Amino acid sequence: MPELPEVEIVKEGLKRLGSLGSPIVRVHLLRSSLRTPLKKELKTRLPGQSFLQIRRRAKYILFETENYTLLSHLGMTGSWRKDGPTFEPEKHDHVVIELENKLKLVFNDPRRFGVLELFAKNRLTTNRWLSHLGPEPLEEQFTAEYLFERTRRRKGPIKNFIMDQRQVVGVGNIYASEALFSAGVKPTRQAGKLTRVEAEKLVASVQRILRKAIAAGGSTIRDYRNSEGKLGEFQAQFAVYDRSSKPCTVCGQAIRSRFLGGRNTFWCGKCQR
DNA sequence: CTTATGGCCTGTCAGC
DNA sequence: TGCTGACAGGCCATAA
Repeated sequence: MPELPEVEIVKEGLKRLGSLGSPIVRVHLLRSSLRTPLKKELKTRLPGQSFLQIRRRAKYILFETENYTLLSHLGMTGSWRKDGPTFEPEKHDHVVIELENKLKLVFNDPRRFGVLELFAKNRLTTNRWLSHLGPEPLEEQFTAEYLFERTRRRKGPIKNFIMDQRQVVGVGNIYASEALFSAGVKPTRQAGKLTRVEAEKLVASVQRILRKAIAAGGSTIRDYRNSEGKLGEFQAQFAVYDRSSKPCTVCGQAIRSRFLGGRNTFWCGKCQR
């Protein structure tokens, strides 16, 4: 589910809910593991700390306290919501963080592909989740020059390349198809055969699509909600994703689809070369 | 080095 | 109605 726009929205929502500055009173672990074990240190080390800042890196949410960083990944179906004093666990609630201001932050994740791990601050960037990540697509390091150079001699499809978090972070299956359509580049094209002009278009398209998706509150295909329970609205603007056989919004030709990198991929055979 | 595949899980939906 | 199989937005480890 959540790609960069959705994670960005969730992160901003968590801040608005009033998660910052109030001491953590208690942490409840309602099961022993998600994608990785939910370690007891979450219960023992977090109480007494406060969330000083909540940041996003790639598709990870980083809750920063005085001494630790709590790393959260939503996997495919993870969500954070706010609950209050009358909290009763719902199905697939796995972790509850109680704050002194009575706010309860609840992590729910039906498929349990999510991650919740605690790191000492000075050890944050050396862990297996963050150490190999490429640049943020909406920051200055992600340039046409960067994309052009990194793709040279790459034989795999460009779609797989832009979804590879070591090359650039935050782009998942939906936004890869949408950005490639916007750039006029076929997802199957060999990454190494991208021209400089196409690299420029693709960088601009990735950025434009991600910004528009953030502005629309993200995309909801099935599960995604922001931390206030609201659905995203960018799915109404999809040009190709999940529109197999439907007319291209630009030329009218039927949108095509096939599996690439193990995932369904959508494009227009006429608008994309 | 790059590229492809398997596995983690539950829920939903189409087809019978 | 109930069953079965396919599929769902991610990411790591491992194999080729």
